[in-house]
Amino acid sequence: MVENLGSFRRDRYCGEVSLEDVGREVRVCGWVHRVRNHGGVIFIDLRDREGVVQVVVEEREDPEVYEKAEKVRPEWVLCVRGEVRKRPPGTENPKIKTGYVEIKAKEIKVLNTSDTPPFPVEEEVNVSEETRLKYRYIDLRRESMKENLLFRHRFCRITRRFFEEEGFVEIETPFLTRSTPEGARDFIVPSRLHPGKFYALPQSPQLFKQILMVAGFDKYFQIVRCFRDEDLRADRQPEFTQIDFEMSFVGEEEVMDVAERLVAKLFKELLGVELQTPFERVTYDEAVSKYGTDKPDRRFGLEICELTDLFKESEFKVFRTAVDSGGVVKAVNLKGKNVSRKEIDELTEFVRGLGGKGLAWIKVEPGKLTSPITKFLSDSEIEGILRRTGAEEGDLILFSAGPVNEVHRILGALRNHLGEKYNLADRSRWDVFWVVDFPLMEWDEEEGRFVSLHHPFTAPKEGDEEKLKEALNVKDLEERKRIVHSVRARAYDLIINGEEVGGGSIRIHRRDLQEVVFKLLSISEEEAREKFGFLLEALRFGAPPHGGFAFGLDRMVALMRGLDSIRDVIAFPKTQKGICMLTSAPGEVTPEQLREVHIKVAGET
RNA sequence: GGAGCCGUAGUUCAGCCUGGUUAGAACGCCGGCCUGUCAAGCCGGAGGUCGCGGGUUCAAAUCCCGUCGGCUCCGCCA
Repeated sequence: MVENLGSFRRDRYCGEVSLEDVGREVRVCGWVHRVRNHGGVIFIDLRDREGVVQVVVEEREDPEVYEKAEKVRPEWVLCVRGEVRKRPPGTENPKIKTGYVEIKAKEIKVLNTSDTPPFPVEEEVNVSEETRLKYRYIDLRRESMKENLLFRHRFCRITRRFFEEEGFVEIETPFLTRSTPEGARDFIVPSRLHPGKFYALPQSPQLFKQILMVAGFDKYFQIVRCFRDEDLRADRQPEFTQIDFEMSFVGEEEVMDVAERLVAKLFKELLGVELQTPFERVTYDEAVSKYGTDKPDRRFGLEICELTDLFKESEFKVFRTAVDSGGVVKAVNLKGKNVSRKEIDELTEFVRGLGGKGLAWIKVEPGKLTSPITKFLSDSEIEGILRRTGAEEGDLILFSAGPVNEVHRILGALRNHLGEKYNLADRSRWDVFWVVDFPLMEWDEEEGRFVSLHHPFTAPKEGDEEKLKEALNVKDLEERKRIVHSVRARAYDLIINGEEVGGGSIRIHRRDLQEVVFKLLSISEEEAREKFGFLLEALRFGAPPHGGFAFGLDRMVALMRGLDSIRDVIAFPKTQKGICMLTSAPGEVTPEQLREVHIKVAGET
């Protein structure tokens, strides 16, 4: 039954057959999408990468072909030779590109049969992601998945062309490199030739691209895989792709300009959307104080209100304690939703889930306030709250009190939750903007040291360099924190619709400054030499001023395709536990393989 | 490390709360009929480790405990 391809060669894609081909003989190859057997006439929808075309076989005209067509089942692989003809009037299908024509088959070859697929190759059926990932090759035959990957391909093509035209050089960097402290957990690879030593897969090509700048390549870019061994999310995979670039002899403006023009070009060419450049800029402080996060979704309001000063003398213990211990009281006003008590309880649960103790609230009802807390508040406090939050009938004011970072985290998350729950965002709008003026470092309570907000190679603002050196000489920790926290970074993040799609910075190119930063981050001289020695060394040999940027390609593509999960724009993604459902990776290796790389697996502990 | 939702036919789900006939439906699949459909239609049929393990019970898809897997989120992710 199955035949060889032989000398048969297709001359076009199924999806390309058009009215222009009417009267011509064509040869196509593809998968059986659907069969409609009417007894005497059989319609086979044949599908390939470019689309679907209807093949017709009539029993009384081509009995031998008909006999073959009768046996055909979905997902069989066929090649078909036949004449293109216009469909009879009234039988056109305007829903598909090839709906005005059909191929009258003169020859059909079955190139391969197929088991019944575990799920049909169509859009409407919702199949569990588990099954889709196990049979990814079938899932990828579906129109939307196919389009996702083709879109991604066009995205990459435009990007490469853009950088080419801008004079950037594409240079590959190693995947087998060394583990560095700071940042995410590394994936490590044992070395056979060096017992007990390990390579690490790069979290990003950061250091290599800086070294390329020292080497004088001036403008570098790469579409490159990065690896981070952290827990997965809808927008996080252990291996993901960045559009990475770096430039010499530039400041923030030039780097941001390149990034903006690339984004604008991608939106224009792929979506037909004209983004206004330059993109708006929001400072880190403004983003965090208004929205509770450094990647706000500004497509809806629901801004955070500062109320701390109202409760300096308050009788209400929860707020007063927060203020007295240096914390803040803030609120959001969910306007006009007449939220029910049940929904408020749900919101309280949501906040508890974030680690909040509870949720104080005031509901503004006709002529009265309903609230579990108003009885503890003075009239002037209540009046202050209502005025600050602009409260009106139907509104619900939701409070958070405590350490400033906690309050922002909770209200920021609550704000996004409400935005989604009440569908507040204007979905027709692309909100593209920069967040700038990040602090260079912040104090990490758990680790008891300063950590970089961006990464340790980010340069401080030009006027702030002296402050860092000064901070090193200050013994008093609180004073040191005050100084260090006042230092701004030459870093910038690009946010689209509340998602961080990229970030970058101007780097430190002087060894003395880099050493100061390492010191402040409590990276010992020894460790710095061992882990980053090659970079410090490179900075001694004529490192030019430089800076760059990296886009999260998967996130960008998902965002532009309107998808919630980056798994849908990755051909072979991993599950939340980091498993590849297709290959069952990670898998076991033989004792021999382990011996070769000098690894002994520890027993259960 | 933690929280929530989910797991029953090839697929999507109902049944579970309130234990008790032979575990149902739709789609798909198989067979038959049918000459213009396009999610073809009509008739008939097959198809189940109720994720896995243990417990309670005369009796477990159903109740309890554990475990595995998928998804979402917190922590984590320079």
